[in-house]
Amino acid sequence: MQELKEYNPKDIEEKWSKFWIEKALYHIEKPDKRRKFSVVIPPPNVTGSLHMGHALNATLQDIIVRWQRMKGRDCVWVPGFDHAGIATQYVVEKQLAKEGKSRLELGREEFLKKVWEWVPKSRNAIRTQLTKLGVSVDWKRERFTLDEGFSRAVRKAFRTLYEEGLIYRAEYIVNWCPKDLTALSDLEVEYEEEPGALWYIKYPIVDENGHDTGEFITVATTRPETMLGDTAVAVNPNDERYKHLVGKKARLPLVNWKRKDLKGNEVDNLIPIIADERVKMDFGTGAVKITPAHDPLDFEIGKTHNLPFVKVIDKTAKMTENAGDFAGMDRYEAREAIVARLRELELLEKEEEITHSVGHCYRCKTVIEPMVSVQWFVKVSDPKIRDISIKVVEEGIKESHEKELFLQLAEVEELTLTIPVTDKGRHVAVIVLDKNTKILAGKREGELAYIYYPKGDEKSLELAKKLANKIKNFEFFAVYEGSPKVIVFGNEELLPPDTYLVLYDGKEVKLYKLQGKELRPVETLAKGEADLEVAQKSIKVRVERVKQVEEEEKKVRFIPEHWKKFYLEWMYNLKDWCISRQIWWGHRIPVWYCKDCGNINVFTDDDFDRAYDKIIFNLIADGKIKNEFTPEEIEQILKSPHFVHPEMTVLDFYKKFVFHRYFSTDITADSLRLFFTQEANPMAMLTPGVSTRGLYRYDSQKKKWKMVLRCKRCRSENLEQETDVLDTWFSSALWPFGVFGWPENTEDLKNLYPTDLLVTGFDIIFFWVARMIMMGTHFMKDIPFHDVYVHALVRDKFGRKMSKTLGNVIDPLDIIEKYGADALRFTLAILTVQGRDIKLAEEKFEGYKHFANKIWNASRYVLMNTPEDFLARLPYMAPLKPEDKWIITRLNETAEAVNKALSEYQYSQAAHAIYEFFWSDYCDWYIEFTKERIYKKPPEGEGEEVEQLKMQIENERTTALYTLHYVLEKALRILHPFMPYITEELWHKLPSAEGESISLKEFSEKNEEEIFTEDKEKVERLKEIITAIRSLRADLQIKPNQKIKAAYKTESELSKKVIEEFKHHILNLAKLESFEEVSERPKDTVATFSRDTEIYIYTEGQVDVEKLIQSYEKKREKLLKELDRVNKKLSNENFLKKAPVEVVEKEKQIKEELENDLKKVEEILKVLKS
RNA sequence: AGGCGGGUAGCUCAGUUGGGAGAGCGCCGCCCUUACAAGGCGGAGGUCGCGGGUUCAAGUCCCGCCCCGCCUACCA
Repeated sequence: MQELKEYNPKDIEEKWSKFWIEKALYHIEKPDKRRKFSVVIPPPNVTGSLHMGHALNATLQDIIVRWQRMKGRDCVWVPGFDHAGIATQYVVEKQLAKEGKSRLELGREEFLKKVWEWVPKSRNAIRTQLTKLGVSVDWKRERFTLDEGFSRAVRKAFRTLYEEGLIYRAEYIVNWCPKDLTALSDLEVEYEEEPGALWYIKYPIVDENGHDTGEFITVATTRPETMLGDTAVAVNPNDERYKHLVGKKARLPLVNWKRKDLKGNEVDNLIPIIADERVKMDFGTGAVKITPAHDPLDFEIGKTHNLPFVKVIDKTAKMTENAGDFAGMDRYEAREAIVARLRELELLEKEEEITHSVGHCYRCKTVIEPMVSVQWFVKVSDPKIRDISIKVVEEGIKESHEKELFLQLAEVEELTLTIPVTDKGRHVAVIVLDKNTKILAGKREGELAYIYYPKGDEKSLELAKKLANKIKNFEFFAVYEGSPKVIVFGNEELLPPDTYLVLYDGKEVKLYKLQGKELRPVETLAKGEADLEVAQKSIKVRVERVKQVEEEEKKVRFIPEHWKKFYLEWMYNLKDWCISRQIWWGHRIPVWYCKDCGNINVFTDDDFDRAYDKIIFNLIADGKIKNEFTPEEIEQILKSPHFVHPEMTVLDFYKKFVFHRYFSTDITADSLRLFFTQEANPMAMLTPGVSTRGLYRYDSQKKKWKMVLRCKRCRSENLEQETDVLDTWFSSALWPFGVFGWPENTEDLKNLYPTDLLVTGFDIIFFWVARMIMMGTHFMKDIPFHDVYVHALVRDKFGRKMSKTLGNVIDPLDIIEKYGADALRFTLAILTVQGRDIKLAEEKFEGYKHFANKIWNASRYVLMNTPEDFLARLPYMAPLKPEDKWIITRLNETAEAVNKALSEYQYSQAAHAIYEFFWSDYCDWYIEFTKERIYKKPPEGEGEEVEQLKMQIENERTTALYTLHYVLEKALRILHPFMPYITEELWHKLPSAEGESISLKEFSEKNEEEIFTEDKEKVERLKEIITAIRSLRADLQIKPNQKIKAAYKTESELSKKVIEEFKHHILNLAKLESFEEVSERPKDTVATFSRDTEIYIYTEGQVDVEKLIQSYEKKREKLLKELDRVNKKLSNENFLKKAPVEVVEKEKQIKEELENDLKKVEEILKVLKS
């Protein structure tokens, strides 16, 4: 007997999440490539705390990962987070602003220190939150986009792309944020509809001599301030209104000062009128002013027509010197001033109010200024990147490679196998297959290597080959005809004779029955390491060369599928990706410009060959040390705890996560000094074995060492590093292989890439998913993931986005606090339907906390009735009753439903199936059924008969308990991926639970041998009868606890059988005193019916006849309506002719049922009315 | 403007090859029955947005329309 306290999620959740982490339960050091299931977590920003979207994302992944793990996969789920360049910088700048400081005052170095101080706080918060959710990630593999390994990977990627000509630097018009002072990619700009104005400005036409002709050309603009940078007026070549003006010039109003283009050349204020197809005739006046330096379309037109580029707005959105009289003004100030001036000069034809959409910085919401500047781009439009990224999604790439295997074929006369299974060195089982063993096939190094088969029996050989092809994961398998002997924990058992397949997949030994081509799983025999002891008689071995074609499909699948189109549309119109950002927080571009010859040098640690050099270079490139440093500084950094993995030092991190090998035992200030001295020693050339690379130089005044980088072209030391950093998404794009150690060719990379699943929100398909596909296919020559599950957006109950400004956010942590992580997870899962956003209200969590509570209490019932010696009693249990078989059947059906749903990512369906089973089947019905056996009191008295009766009662009780346990344990496993905590807690309390954690047990599968159709039907019928009685009781206002008499009449054998067999249940569950068969309706009874059975309840006292009549009238109407529909159908000749026979038959059956019901209702009504 | 998704019970939503309209919450009635009142039992509630078509048969497929949401593009 075990007492369970009240359900309190807090108590158990903390305990188990700690347990999982401390035991590193979800860490697999060396996953097996053949059965791995790898996932990388979409790294949350370090900026915020987790919101509901993150909780959803993590939950959906964890459900699949836990499920796959239980199905025997080696799951590796890598957590991490990204540095979120602009967002983080923005947050820290805002904090500084509160102290009245700006980053520019602080300087780059000091500012970055501040960021590094701030980041761990946020990152720890995220880590805690994920932990609370119960995610089964492998914390030992945690990564950060700015850790040493990742930074190195980023430089490597940059360099590779640059050398391949896929990264270029160019002058281009970009989206500029004048507040954050950086360029933004197209995706980082948010457009919003805003009221604005369209100003019509008259530009005077001049003749060849520059004199006004008196004619004007009117242009329309929303941004008059940019007119100062105009270098042309454009019209459509087909526009009759302006044809005569093309080729002439206009005088740019206001501008009577000198303007200079980007190269410093003077630009005239007489600007050409040009013709260009891109000008729309029907917009504005059909004539458009061209400001190539401040408008994307004008930029394009300026390029084609070779127009000068005049910048009139600077990076802080102030007017430049080119703006003459308006220089120094803010752009909006200038706008007003210019409009006023034009009005004075009567050059303003009119002003029109319009709404137009204006681009804003996604982060600070400042209006974007399109601006020409020099930026770095990835040429993603190059077919080398784009085409393959389209193809892997559009149709997939099939690759087949042919392999040659040397297969040993051993013809044997007699073959005997013994398969001992050991678990952590301890023998747990032995399977003995005597000389009737037909086939043995086995692998070496993952490839089919040998087959033993009976001499001359080519059929068996063929079967062996066929099976080898069909079964993916096996170390060896054997086919056996006869009765195998199985010894588990010393108990010997002989299985019934038949043909068996014994399969070992490296983890567990499974037994199948072989029926023709079908494999039917029987059971898992044992888990652990299996050996093979082979004894054979007369062996003849030959070697066969087998050519094996392995087909591999590289295809990224979007779920739901329509996101595929979304992705492809974008890829078809791909523009090059601006990757430089003028901020400080991020990966500084690894480019060093030569100030002497202008060469662009890209350095990575590939340029250096020793571990010391590599580390020092990386420290410099990461900004961890300056170009000049002391050995002590380096030692201090290397010996400090690592940021992501504080359990190791930075140096250890370098060894493990950057270089993936142990190159040296230690690096100290002394060893560094020695190294530098040798390197820098001019006498080195006299010392054998010491290089003269001159890579380090000592400054005796500063007492610092310097690493000397030289221009790769002219050897000049006069280098200057690029100040820009890379777009955060550039590093995120490397995530699925970067976390596994790329660019090193690590075991993890070989075993875990491509990953199996990516779960993410649609809003970052372009930002992230697309870029991972581009970079993955480019660097790894393979897709980054097979499935992309795009989850919904979490909205509030009115369907609005959750946002802090609206104040409608639901914080997952609050929910966990109030309802528990299990309830949170289950709620999110059950609300997750493909292709639909989630509208969330707090009440929902409450409902599913009730579900958790229900399971808790059901388990309490089971446990409080379980005697200490339960396991010892099991051998004496009585045979299963039909209701036991019914619940077992339902359990198996549920397992099947959940497996199927999860394999299709139908979270809601999976959750519903287990919910329904637990609550309705197990709690509402099954537990109620068992109460009779559980609570039955043994008879009083003595004597043999009494003893026997006592024993029988005891054994039947054991059966009920056995079934309760058996089903509960398996159901908990099915529920585990959704509610990991409560299932873990309860599972450990079950006496039948063996092992470390429910999360490592196998997931329940449907077992055909546990489907008892007949028992299921009988119990379903029983439920109907009970419900019918309860319903009538309620109609008659009979109190639930009042026992009453009832009777029934039926012609049906089945119903009669069910009622007699389960009369005790009917009496108990419908609270009846008696339920006897009668041949006619007894007096003083009210009738109801269930299908073919009439049920009579004896009434005592008042009956509200009117109410009953109403109720039956309603039923009658409903039946008539239904009957009408069916009759119409059945009287339709076409229906009878064209519909499939089954459908017609079914319809006829329905009709019969309806008519029967109607007849009964009418009879009842007649009696009631009389 | 184009594309996508949605419109089913009071609310939130299921409904997978077209074949008797479902769940949860809410509501109403009865009940503290020894797992659970965070519960049990019973019940009411629906022209499946509108119109047309295909079909023996349409919530489900096709066409048109109306709302709602989102995305993309244009916006001189």
